[in-house]
Amino acid sequence: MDQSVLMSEKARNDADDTPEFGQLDGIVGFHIRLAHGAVYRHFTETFTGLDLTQKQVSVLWLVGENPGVAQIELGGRLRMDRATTMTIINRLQARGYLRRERSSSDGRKQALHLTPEGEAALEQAKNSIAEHEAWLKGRFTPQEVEKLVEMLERIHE
Amino acid sequence: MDQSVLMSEKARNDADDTPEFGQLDGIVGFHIRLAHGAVYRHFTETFTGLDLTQKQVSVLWLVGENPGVAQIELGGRLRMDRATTMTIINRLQARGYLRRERSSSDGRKQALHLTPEGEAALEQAKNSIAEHEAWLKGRFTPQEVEKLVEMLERIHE
DNA sequence: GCGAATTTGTTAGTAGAGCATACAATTATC
DNA sequence: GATAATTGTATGCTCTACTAACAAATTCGC
Repeated sequence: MDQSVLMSEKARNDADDTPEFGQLDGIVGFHIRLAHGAVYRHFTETFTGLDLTQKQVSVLWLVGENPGVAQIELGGRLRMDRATTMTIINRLQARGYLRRERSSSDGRKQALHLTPEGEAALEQAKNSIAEHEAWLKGRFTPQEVEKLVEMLERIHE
Repeated sequence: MDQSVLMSEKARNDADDTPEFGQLDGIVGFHIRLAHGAVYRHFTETFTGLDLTQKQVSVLWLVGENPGVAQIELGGRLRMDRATTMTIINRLQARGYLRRERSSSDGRKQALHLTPEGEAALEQAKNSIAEHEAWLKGRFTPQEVEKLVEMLERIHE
């Protein structure tokens, strides 16, 4: 049924078949977006049981490693503005994974802490992350992973 | 009970200073997400005049290089499902940048074409993209750019 | 050839993430 | 002490992505 063997590549590409990237293929930002999409997709597939997004896990992770951290500091690290940080914190608090405390040293700040449930969820999340990272790192040698991370850091400062 | 007696330097670092990435720093997916965010942010800043998103520009670009392409094929290339592709196409069509035509070879498909306005917008977008890419590539040597793109392609296949 | 399955487009609804704006409370600055 | 800046909060909007269901066209199985 597939008569493509009888047609030249050019003819197939011209009209009705799958499009080529063409010049778009040389755009670095384009590849970053596609790679991010692929990672995001695999992440959500890996996290079917635990219902957490990348952002939520990052927040739990950072709160776990920095108990008492303020929202503004979290947002600064994860490059989120205050409003975005709020919605994520609200969601995690509503699910009982973390709690707010007024900072004793600065009354404007909220000190964030994990609840026991939050710690358990983070622990479980780290296992899924390990699996997810293995999938991702499997394409590269250790040297390449190091180089990739270093270059990505140059982008996000 | 924790009292102020225990408020040592370490305690102060835990509570009041900027958080560290800690173990999160070794997660490749985390850096991809941050890099993507940085690129996305600079993109929107570069595109203040022309009101187009990355996705919309990618679609215009691919339609421009593949006139008559179907929505399903576009979505396949950009890793979008049919519903997501629809909303983007709808938006671009509403702004008069592209038009739908029934495919003659397959009545189920819509053949997509740029309007003259769409071609003009794409031309303008490519100029902004060039500026945006210069900002991005400025951090790397040509060899590094090549390696980065090659590694990102390994992620998104 | 004909009925059934598949593909493509469409619509509607849901959700996460991001951004802008405005406001209140607290702290810092002059 | 008055004013400015910081932090959290609330509201509303946009874009992207996903699911589910449906219709029309095509392809497949018999």
